[in-house]
Amino acid sequence: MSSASVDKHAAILDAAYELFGSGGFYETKMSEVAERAGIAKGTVYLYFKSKEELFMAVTRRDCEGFLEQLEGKLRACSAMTDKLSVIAEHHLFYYYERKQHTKLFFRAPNNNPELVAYMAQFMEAYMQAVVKVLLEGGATEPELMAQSYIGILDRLKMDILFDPEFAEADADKRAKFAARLFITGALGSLDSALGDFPAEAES
Amino acid sequence: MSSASVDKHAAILDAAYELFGSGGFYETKMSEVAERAGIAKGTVYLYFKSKEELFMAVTRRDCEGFLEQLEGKLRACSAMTDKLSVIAEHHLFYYYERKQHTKLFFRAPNNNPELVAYMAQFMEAYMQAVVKVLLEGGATEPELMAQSYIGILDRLKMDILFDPEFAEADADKRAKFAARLFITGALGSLDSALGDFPAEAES
Amino acid sequence: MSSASVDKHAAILDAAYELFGSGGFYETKMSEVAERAGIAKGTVYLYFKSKEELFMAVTRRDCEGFLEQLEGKLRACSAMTDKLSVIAEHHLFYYYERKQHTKLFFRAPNNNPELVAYMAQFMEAYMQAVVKVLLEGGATEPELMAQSYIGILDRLKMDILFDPEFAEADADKRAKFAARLFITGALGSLDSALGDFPAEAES
Amino acid sequence: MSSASVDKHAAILDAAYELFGSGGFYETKMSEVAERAGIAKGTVYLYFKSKEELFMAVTRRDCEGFLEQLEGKLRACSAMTDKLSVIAEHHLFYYYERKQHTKLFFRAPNNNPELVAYMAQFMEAYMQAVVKVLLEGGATEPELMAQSYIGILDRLKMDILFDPEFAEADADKRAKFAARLFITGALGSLDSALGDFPAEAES
DNA sequence: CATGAATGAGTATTCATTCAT
DNA sequence: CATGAATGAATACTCATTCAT
Repeated sequence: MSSASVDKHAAILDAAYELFGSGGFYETKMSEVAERAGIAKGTVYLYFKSKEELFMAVTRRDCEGFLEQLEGKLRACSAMTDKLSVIAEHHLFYYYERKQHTKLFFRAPNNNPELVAYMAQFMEAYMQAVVKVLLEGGATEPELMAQSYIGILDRLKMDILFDPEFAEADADKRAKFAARLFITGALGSLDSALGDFPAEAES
Repeated sequence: MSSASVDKHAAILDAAYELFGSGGFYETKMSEVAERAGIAKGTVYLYFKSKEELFMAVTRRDCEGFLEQLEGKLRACSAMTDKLSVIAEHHLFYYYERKQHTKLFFRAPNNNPELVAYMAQFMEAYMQAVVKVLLEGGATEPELMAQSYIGILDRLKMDILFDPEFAEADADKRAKFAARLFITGALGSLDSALGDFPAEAES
Repeated sequence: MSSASVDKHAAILDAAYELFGSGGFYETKMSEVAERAGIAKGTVYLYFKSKEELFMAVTRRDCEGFLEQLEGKLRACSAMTDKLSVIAEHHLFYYYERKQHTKLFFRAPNNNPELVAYMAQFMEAYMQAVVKVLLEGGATEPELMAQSYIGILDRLKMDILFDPEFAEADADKRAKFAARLFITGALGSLDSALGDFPAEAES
Repeated sequence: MSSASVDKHAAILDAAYELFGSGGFYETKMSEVAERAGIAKGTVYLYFKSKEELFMAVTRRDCEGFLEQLEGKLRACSAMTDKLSVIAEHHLFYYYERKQHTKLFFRAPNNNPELVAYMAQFMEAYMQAVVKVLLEGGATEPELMAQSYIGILDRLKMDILFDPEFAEADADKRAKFAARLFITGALGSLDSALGDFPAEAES
């Protein structure tokens, strides 16, 4: 692939990321992607076979970037609590930086098995990264624990995406909150009424 | 509204719920909705101004049902721990019963401010319902706590939606897991390495 | 099918006949067909599933008309020689009246198995009509004879299609010529040099 | 034109003959022609100005070959009856050998006046070749006679093109049949009912 | 001469919505 | 109220042709 080709390939991905991200799959036109990338309509098809394939490529690049950055940050610290904090910060800041592009995940093409499969694989990889951290602490049910942690982070990110007032400091605060809640549970913040929580089962 | 009208109104909503739920917004045709509802295409427009409005109505009915049922179940118990369990069970079983209709939430129409606003309002109402429970326990940061709990439940429901093997017993197990994790935190399941977690780190 | 529907169905076929006939399949646009039929583009698709299906319908209507008219004319006479003349006149005049629409046969869509099959069936039916006439005269090899006769007529029609000067009288003359040549052979018009033609085989 | 150029020119014509012949004009892509000729897409345009011109060149080469071979074979015999047999055999075997390439004639580009003119000129030349033979026998109406003969041959070749079972022996049989029918007419194979055919009816 | 990356005109088809009956 | 025939805007994708290298 020549240097010019790389440039164009990347330019198309960038343009598509912007448009798919802010408008969703169905409301983004290939002609707009071409225009924003500064090339002709037909040229897009030299690099991506179809609109769906382009969407897949955009999604894949974004997800891979998410995981790669996460792995890098995790390697930089050793204590499990630090790692959990790193995960929270990464999750929230990643979306904080992309708050304009929420549609990439919410407005995907329907009924595309390849995309569904890829997203499932991405979620699995993300979960396993968290599982790996939890196993260092000898967690039981690490997969459910990992999913729960990701769930907390994913919900706490929502205001980031939709609240225009949201600031970086808020993201940071939420990251810390998430990590602490996950570790210590709500017990710490709740009064003694909880003291009698049946630890084994709520039957 | 006459009784026949009520019937038709409901028939359309039922048909649309099935189709939007299993095919998503963009891949569902108004003509299909009419056909499944057993009426003529034009008649749909006597009851709903547009496809988007119909989607809104379907979503609203579903969300309202979710909240109403939840309120009912919460009124039936008094201890906060019971209520948290009830929330978890409700969340997971509600989706368990609707596992065929995942597209209703994942494949919504793009760029519809009204829908976005409604979903935000629904989330707020759901969150407040949880907040109300948490406040009985005197929680600090009850909103973030509520969101986190919902986040856990929402993530744990994912496998329910996408794993065809998922059984009712699994849903039950996950509900119990979620409630306990939320209350006691991961600490209980992790070894002493966590003992030195800086509980006040976010200060 | 309501009367209005019949009208529209026929109007589309008429418009398509004109355009496919003069421009061929590939160079005729569905929007042109709609415009000439005085309806909206989408309406064409209420009556014909696709451009290819419309082309098929036009072709079928034309071929069926050809055969039906021929059968009618053949029933009106009894002597075999009369029938052969009738065939010749029908073939040449049919194309004479349609000289503006040659493309219907020459510019058909490529690789459409259904169309190929239909044309083969039409040719078979036409041939059998001629065979039936020839069998009254006790012909041997009636199928090859019929094909040959049709071949003569088809070639003699070519100038009709392409020579703008061609007049009705010329068509009539050619019809008579064809019938006589077919019956008596070239021998009558050629001098004695042919006398020694080896009637059984040219080996 | 250098030797390499000649090679390439011929390679393109060969490739185009294969593809136009089996797929027709509209469904053959210039990129496929280039690929099959083993050269780059742009190079085709160094030798042929456009797709239509290439199609013309392919057609012309094929038609010229047809006529040249025919002239050669005709020079090799002297009796008129022999020559008529030679024409029949040539026509049928020429297509027999090219049965894979039927689309070259049936799927020509629409509305190309140059091609229409060339085909008319080819037909004229072919007809004149037959006329020349017939004139040796002192035929009246030699042009109509020639066209008729060609018409018989052209129709009898149809099964050759479309019937996969067709064998060389069948082609030979048809050639003999055509020559004899043309010379002696159907009269020989029909019973006395034809005896009263009004030979001068067209006067 | 040869290349092949880039171009952009061109078109069949769908489907939400309307409105005459 | 109900119908469904008619509408027409909207868009992905192809491929002949060009031209900088």
